[in-house]
Amino acid sequence: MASKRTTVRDLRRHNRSLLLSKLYFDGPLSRHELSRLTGLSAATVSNVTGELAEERLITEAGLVESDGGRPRVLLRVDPGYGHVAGVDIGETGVRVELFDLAMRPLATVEHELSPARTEPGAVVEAVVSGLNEVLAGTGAETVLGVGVGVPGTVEQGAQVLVHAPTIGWESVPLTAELRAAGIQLPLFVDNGAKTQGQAEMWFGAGRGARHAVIVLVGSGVGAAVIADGATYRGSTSSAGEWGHTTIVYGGAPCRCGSHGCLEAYLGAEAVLARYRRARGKAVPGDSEREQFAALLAAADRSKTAQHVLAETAGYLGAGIANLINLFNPERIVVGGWAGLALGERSLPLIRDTAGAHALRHPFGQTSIELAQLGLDAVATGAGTLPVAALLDQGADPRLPAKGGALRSGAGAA
Amino acid sequence: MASKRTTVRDLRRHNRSLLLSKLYFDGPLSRHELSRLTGLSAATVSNVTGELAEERLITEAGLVESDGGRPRVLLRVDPGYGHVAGVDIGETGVRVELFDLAMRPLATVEHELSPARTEPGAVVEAVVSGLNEVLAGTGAETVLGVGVGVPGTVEQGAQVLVHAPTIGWESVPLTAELRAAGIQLPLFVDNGAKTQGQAEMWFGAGRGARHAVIVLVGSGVGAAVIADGATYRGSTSSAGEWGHTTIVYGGAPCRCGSHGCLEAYLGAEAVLARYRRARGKAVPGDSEREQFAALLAAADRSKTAQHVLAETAGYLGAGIANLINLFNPERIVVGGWAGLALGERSLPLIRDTAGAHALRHPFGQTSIELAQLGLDAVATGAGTLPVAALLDQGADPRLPAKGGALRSGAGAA
DNA sequence: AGCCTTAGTTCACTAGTTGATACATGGCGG
DNA sequence: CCGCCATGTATCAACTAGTGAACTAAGGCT
Repeated sequence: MASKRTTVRDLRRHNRSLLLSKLYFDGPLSRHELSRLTGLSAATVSNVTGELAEERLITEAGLVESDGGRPRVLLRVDPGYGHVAGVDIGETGVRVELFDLAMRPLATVEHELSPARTEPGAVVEAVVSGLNEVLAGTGAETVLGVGVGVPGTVEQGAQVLVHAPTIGWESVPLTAELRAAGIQLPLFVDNGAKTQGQAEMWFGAGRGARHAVIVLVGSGVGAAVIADGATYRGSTSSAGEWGHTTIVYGGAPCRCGSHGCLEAYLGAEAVLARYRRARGKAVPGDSEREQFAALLAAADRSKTAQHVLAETAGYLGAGIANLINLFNPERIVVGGWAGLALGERSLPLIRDTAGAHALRHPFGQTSIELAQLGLDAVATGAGTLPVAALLDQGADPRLPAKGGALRSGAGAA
Repeated sequence: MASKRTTVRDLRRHNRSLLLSKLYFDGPLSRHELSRLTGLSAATVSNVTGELAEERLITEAGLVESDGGRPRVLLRVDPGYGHVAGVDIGETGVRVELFDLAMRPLATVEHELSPARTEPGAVVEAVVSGLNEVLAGTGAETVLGVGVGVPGTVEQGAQVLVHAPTIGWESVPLTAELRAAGIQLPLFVDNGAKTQGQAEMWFGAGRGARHAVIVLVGSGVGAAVIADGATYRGSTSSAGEWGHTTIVYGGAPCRCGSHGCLEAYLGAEAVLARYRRARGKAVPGDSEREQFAALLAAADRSKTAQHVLAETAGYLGAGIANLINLFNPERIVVGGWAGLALGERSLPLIRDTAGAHALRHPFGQTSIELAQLGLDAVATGAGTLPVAALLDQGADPRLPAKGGALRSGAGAA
């Protein structure tokens, strides 16, 4: 079932996108190498790269001598072509970062949100002032777009609607509200787990994989599924809600209202509750993270802590096995603050449990790795959204996409 | 991350495919309507349909008067252009069917396999003789290709390898063996659940959906995931192994070697075992299917049977909820002989349990329906594989695919 | 200096889509 | 019954884009 007509123009766009993406991820490369890697003729490569260079999207990046012949001119995407902003709307604060095209961070601002102040108005205000602060040095003209990661599901449609129960949002038209607050840059809104997943795919443990699942364990439990190189979204962009799949039928109640969800066993809160019960007294530490750290520290000597962690690794392994059986990925990346902490300690155990629960064949095709990026990756991933639009279109997302837009991923609005 | 270079030829192929698919699924249509529906210009539609008509792929199918103007000429794919064969390799027998292009069955042959005779050699022999019988009337020249559905996972690569533990197959190079046995037609091998799912998508309860999951409950439990109109395969085509996802951590042992798999609760065998235990005595009936029918019949009067069925609907609902949370489909189709029987009786209950376990938002976007095709749909679905190749390429799969093949789905070999 | 090797560019050619225009076909009013 | 009009389909020149082959560029080697 083919989907859309194609014209000669789409052809050019596709090949521009192809060359630009190759240069972005594998650059710098010479025209000759580009020709070999993409299968395009040398003539076309010359032609298209010429066009891209004229638009200042790519620049020359030195020469490499070739054995005895004319040296190759290396080309690369110009990191200074423009900037992108990434916004991480979290449960406790808003983080705004400015990056160059190569996703090197240039400026960062964080705004705390008091627990009572997570309503859309307050958040939008925090985002806008954060953006203004971050852009103070450079000015908005150079910015290709703003990516926003939110802690909930995002319905991409004519209106971008955000549903985020943890901060009390229900069908919030975030793009519209940001526009109303004066943001005129192209906006890309996506789920935070998905943006973090994309960051890990581009720059972290997911590099090079076409099929992967990035698993995020923190207070909540989520996942980002990458299918054939692109974030899997399903029909209304709420795919990948791994945390609320049932792993113990008829089991423990979950904050989502159901029972036996993976999150009710694997989320930091649930793990600490089990530890508390097993221990018979409170766990030291004020915040969830401190308590979790205490649990990990205790594991060196306490059988109880060891048992709780092993149990948790078991649930994680079984949950991962489900992902392997259903999605048949090449790679599973374990991240999130609790997931990383757990993984650093018990990755072999997690691998074993996953192997015990998954089918032999798909399990054999999958490697299970730890995430490589820090916990700020949500903002980085959000920043990649405008870059992805640039690479997909093969052109600046600020320009009107001439011809039938073939955009995939989070749509600009 | 774009994937492949594009040339003008690809363009033509894509548009041919687009028009051919539209005509196949929504035809008969006039050129004018085609132009409107696909966005292609009238000129191109004329040009391409002319080419297709010359190749006898499409024919005229009557006129429709238009209010006051020249009547439209309706076009459609010619069902008589050629035939396709579908092969269902099951655990107990091999079924071979011949279809015309519109997938109307023309001939059917079944070969029983005695339980001891499921080794590749015997099966290949049964397939070859079945094909010969089915083709006796028409001859092989008209056949575009043979689709084969197998009860296991299919690794699509340079070699097509089949892993099917239930019939004792381990890395069987089925395509190569069929070739060695003298089959020279294009071959398409895929997992039986996936072919059945494709049949349901094309002609059954899945029609019109772009994101759906076809759930199959019989002795085993499987699923076919359709993402954006195409069967989701993952990195090595073994995605969708829903039956062996864990639904009760640490639960009942499963024949796959793991514990707590959905199949160990929802498979016919498991359901009957629960019924037997609850009842305290053997269930009447020789075969699994007869016993299952007895269970359903008993449910009108027996509390025990009712309870067992309700429990089963609960597991099914929770399993479906997991699919909804992970894949966010528009539609779930419940099929398989046990699934259909169960669904006919308890669909509302299944819907309710799914709703209780799934997140509200994705659940609200999903409808849960019963499969519409009979149990022979595996062969029908297998037969759609060559047709899909025809539609995807926009040309006869027997012809060498000129230019870089852009084939998706099960590759021909 | 001349030749070889490798990189990149130019150009004529081909494929393909499009808008404009021409042609075809039937209904309908006079 | 004839011409007009509306609608559907075909044709054609214009334009875009990718390709192979010939050509130019740039360096090393003898």
